[in-house]
Amino acid sequence: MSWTDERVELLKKMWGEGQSASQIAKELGGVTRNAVIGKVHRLGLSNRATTGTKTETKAKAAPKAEAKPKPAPKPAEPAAQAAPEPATPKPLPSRKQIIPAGQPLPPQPSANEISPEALAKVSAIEKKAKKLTLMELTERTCKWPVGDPATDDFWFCGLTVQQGKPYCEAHVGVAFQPMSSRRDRRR
DNA sequence: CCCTGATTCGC
DNA sequence: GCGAATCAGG
Repeated sequence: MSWTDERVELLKKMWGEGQSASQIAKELGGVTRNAVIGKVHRLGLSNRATTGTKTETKAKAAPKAEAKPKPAPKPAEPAAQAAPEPATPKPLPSRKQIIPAGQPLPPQPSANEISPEALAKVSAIEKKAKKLTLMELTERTCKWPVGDPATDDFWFCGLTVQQGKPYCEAHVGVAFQPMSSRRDRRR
């Protein structure tokens, strides 16, 4: 695969949207995340936020060759006309603690009309849950919340998810009900 | 362990 | 220009 115009555009778009290199690579197909990152750099759109509070973390990297002439001072950034973009809106998903502390959790299946078996399954696996924190969740970790967010008795399942799903097999079972008894719009 | 981006360097 | 290998960090 080569970097066609379209592919580059998609890359730019996704990168701009804050997608990770691996996600972009998956979307494009035929390339690895390394390829994507490499391209991103070559395109010159590496840093998405120069509001560097921490931009010095990477300053050293030459374990192999040290005889680096490094004749590229590059004092002034000629990025005058190459930046029509006002700025890179970086809306950080700051989720403080906007938790009602009540019990209005999302679809927290109130153990009701869900498949009894599925529930049993959940109870069973919850014992083996990795109990991850919000930040530790990835595309491959079950994002099923357990416990009360208002207390520290709250965690996410964290088991390996089922391909493509946000939850592990057990939780997928109770999360994605076919669509049956879900008509309680009584209020 | 999983993941992230950054950098280097042979091709 | 490309991207695997590697690095550094979460």
